[in-house]
Amino acid sequence: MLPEPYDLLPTTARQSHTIAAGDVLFQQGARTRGLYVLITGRVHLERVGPNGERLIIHRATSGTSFAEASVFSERYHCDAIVMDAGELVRIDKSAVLAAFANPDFARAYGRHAAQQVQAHRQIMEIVGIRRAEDRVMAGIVAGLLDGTVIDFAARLQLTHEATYRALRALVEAGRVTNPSRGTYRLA
Amino acid sequence: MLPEPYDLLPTTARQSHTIAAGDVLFQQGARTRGLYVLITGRVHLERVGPNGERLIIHRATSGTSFAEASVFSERYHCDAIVMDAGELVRIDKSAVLAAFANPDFARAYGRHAAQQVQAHRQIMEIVGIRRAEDRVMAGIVAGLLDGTVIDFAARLQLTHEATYRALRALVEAGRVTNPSRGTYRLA
DNA sequence: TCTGGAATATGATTTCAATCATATGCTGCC
DNA sequence: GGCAGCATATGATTGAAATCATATTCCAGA
Repeated sequence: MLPEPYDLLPTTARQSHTIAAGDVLFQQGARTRGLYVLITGRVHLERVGPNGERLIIHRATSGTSFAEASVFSERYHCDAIVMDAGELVRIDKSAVLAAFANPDFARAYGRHAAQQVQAHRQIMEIVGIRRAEDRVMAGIVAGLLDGTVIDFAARLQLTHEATYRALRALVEAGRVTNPSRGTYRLA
Repeated sequence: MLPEPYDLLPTTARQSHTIAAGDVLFQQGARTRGLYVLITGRVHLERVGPNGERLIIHRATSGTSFAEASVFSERYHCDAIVMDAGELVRIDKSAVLAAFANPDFARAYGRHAAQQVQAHRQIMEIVGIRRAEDRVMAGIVAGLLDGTVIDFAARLQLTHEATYRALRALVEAGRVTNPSRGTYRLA
């Protein structure tokens, strides 16, 4: 099943593909065909700067969509390169544009987008916290520590070592509990 | 004039207010009335963690909207506190929800939101670059250095001192030019 | 025109997270 | 059952950005 709000689109708008490492899904300047939902695998979006610098714009992960803005533009403005094999669904640009005439889809899209913006803003605030201990604490309060500590560390833009150390310091300060190996909770 | 896509809403949906430092626009748990567009001044969104920790969710700046997701929820999930006096426009929740029945508004909203998400993802990628010099370079390539260096530094989550030093190093490396005090361009 | 504040800029020092290294526990799988 | 791989965990060292300090330039406004 596709993630919201794309589950509301007719199945004719979707096209499943398996992807292999190295595949190029689209290139900067190519006519836009639509957005993508990555089911499994890894995809990088990269842009080449005016002087040839390669700049990673985004790293798409399982279960998330990317190139959403392409729906509203004529040309892709970056390259999409498959890093790890997997599968994805391409969602037709015109189908999405047409679906905005359906208030249910439009609202679902709006809600989804607004929540994503909100989440991004919050993570950016947290990442702006300098001290690793404070950052980790804020991350926990924000509920970002759901999966592994390593994933948590990546979201906080910290090394996992620094994150483990901060967690231990927080446990020692009594602000966090460590009921079992690998699990941490607010004290 | 309001920023997109809210300029498409009927004027009856807007309400201008002057705000003073310390004002509380809404509180966590209060019934949602709508979103806000900050014209001038500064507003912090804060959430109180389960153990009383204050966590800044977002710092709204001039010309930007905030609390967009409140349109899709019953209660505000954070506090909005005015830091610096200014003015803002409150945009009625029901008017926005109703406007999604208008495909023009829905598409404008979608486009705006998708672009914002894209911009956030890119900034997060850039902020994840560890070396100050590389981060600053990426920031320049991404076109983030439009205003002052201090604002640029804040967007990169670097101190302005580190940013100035990185800029100088990039100029000395011939990767960036410094045609005049305070202006930097790709070489 | 003088003044105050902010942006620009850079130097000195400190701090703390990154890095490198290593060990252990857990899990899946052959 | 044993092994490979990964997450967890922590120690030692290094390096680079934060911090603190200071000077200059620029601009707005009294």
